Amino acid sequence: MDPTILDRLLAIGSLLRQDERRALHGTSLSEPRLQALWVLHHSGPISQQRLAQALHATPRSVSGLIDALERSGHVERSPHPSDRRAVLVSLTALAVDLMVRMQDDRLRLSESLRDAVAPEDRDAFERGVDEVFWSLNDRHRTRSVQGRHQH
Amino acid sequence: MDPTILDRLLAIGSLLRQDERRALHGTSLSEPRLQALWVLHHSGPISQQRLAQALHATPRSVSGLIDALERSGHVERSPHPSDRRAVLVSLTALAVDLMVRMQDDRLRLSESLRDAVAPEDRDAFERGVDEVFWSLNDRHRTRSVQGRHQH
DNA sequence: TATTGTTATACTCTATAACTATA
DNA sequence: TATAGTTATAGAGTATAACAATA
Repeated sequence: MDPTILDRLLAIGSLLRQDERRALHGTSLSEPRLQALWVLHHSGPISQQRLAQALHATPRSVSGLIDALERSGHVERSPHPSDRRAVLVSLTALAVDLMVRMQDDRLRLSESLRDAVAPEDRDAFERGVDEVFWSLNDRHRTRSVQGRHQH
Repeated sequence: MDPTILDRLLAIGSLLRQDERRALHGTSLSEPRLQALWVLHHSGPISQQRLAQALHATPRSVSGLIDALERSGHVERSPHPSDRRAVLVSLTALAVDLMVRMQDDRLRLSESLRDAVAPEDRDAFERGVDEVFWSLNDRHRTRSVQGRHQH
């Protein structure tokens, strides 16, 4: 049976995740930890609470991730300047270097994906990807709303 | 900053995984367990060894998955007819029903993804998705070969 | 000797609930 | 009262290594 668009998109998603993991070859960081560093790289120092929201994770999970990343020398905890309950998490120089390299790798990967598409198809391809993204986003928004009503 | 093609494709991959999980609303099966059932649905009864290869997992992990799926009534273990070391894993009627529903859901989802793309862009979009898939596949094949050489 | 699947052990991620120290 | 982050506890998935049964 021919693979459907769904099969292809699922396969692409999984290949991309592998690609991202392998790009940072010097590190043995897991995907959740890399994702946490990635968020911090773009947000600047934030509290664990806000990090948990950004990662769609529980505060407990974030505690574990930050514990591990602190031990490996990728993040530092410091007291929040105005709220003594909270903790500010920030990247170390080691992690910043890593994230800069990751950003470069992502840009190169993104360009190579675009190059893989025949020039005459590129615009239609990008529009299609965008439309599929938004249609999926709508599905999930609708579902969340329904879910809330059922409560 | 505008999202790149890479950002979009990664987001789509993650939304699709959520969608697939939620489609089987009657079940509380995790993604690895669903994936194991999905493979068995398409392969027919196979040994744990072959299942491990198909899932790119270790035999130990498969033991755990099959233990859990046996307890929940989704698979059965039976002796292999010609190799007394091996175990044949097969789906129960319950799991077959579930996989048939999953197949229907996937087909519907795939059609709705195609419908989300403007009609004049659909062919170019499908070609683009295919080309991106194969370019990523090539990257990984090349990398595996390099990896083997480095050994 | 090699292979199949197990037990033993350990690490990571996740979640809920109870707790503390602040706000 | 509510919030931030912790400890306590549990479950799922993964991996390596050693082992028994069988090929």
